[in-house]
Amino acid sequence: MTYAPQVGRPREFDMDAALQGAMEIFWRQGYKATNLPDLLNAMGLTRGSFYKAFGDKMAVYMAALDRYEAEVIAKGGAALDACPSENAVDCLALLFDAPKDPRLGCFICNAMVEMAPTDVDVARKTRAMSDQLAGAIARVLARTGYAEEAASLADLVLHLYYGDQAMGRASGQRGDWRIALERLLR
Amino acid sequence: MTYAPQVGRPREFDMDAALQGAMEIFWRQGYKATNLPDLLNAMGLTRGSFYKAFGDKMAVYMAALDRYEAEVIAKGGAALDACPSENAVDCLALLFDAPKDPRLGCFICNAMVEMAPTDVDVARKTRAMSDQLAGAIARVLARTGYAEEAASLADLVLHLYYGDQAMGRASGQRGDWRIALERLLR
DNA sequence: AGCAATTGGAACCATTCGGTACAAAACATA
DNA sequence: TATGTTTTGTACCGAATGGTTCCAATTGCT
Repeated sequence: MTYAPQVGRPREFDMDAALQGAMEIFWRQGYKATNLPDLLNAMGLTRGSFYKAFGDKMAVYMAALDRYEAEVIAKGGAALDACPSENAVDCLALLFDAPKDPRLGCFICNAMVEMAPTDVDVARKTRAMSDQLAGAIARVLARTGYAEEAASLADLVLHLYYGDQAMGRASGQRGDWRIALERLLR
Repeated sequence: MTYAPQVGRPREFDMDAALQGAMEIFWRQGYKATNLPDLLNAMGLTRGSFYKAFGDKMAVYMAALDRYEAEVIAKGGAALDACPSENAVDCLALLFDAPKDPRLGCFICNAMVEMAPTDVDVARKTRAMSDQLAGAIARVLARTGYAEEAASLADLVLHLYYGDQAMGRASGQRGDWRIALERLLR
């Protein structure tokens, strides 16, 4: 592994902020509803830099999904793992009560509905993220008294979560998930 | 009520088939991913007839949602009401095991995710259909031994249903909802 | 200083988009 | 058959789309 010496003009835009902006606007608006001017504005760069650095719109969408996996799913899973409570519902609140606009919904769920049926790469990635999420939920359940049925219960909770996210995106309001979870886990 | 005498050239296309075709392609592809040629082909008519009869693309989308409400939700609700079994899960199978391509998902869920955040008419209509569905589920639960918590349980089942539809649309496979429902209702 | 590499930005591109205009066609009526 | 009315198919429209090309400006390296 050698260091490639930097040569030429260094990039001026903030790659991290650009990807963050791309994730946020794709998350909120979806793929097709986000046109180039929208996307460029959200990323803080112009067409030239955009196509030089990323290639095309779809590549940025995939990068946005990657960022969602790293920033939201992985960190959310880590937060679940680190939850000090021994009550499952209290821990799962970290997932269901994440402090974000309900209108956003869940990027995974949005991508599954809009893109996965016609884009195998999106389908594969949403599948991977779903598995990751289900695994984190299962670990919570496994150490809060549901060891034997942790996996199947986690799958159920994940379905409930996606349903909640879809309805929250439409209504703009958070659902009454806590009662549901308590009923489900008793 | 008088009969309006027919005057002018009679319409040649089949209105019922046209609306059915519109519903099916919007259901499968969503609003933005369905362009005019797609839509016209699915409806079996040409641009002239289309704009004469319907006005614009969005009007047809709303009509497609109306048809979904009448043909799928209302009839599905009636089927739940007519279910002879006294076992809730067996009745709810009519909903979860509807013999349609899992890749379609649920048109309500698709519309909630794609359109409801930016279109108040879609938001209102999906809300109405969700209420209708929840009501039908609640009636099943009310007469199968869950009278006291029928409403809140129905809401939970509806969330589960939407989650299942979203994941089915992405994976193309039907989920393992039966075990989940039995766990939930025991 | 000079070279190489890459940037940012605007001009430009072909295509596709949803929607309109219009004239020919098909009916009921008279 | 003549007339009035509505539907039909097609040609057409301006706007918006995602994407490309070009080049001066800017930087690090030698």
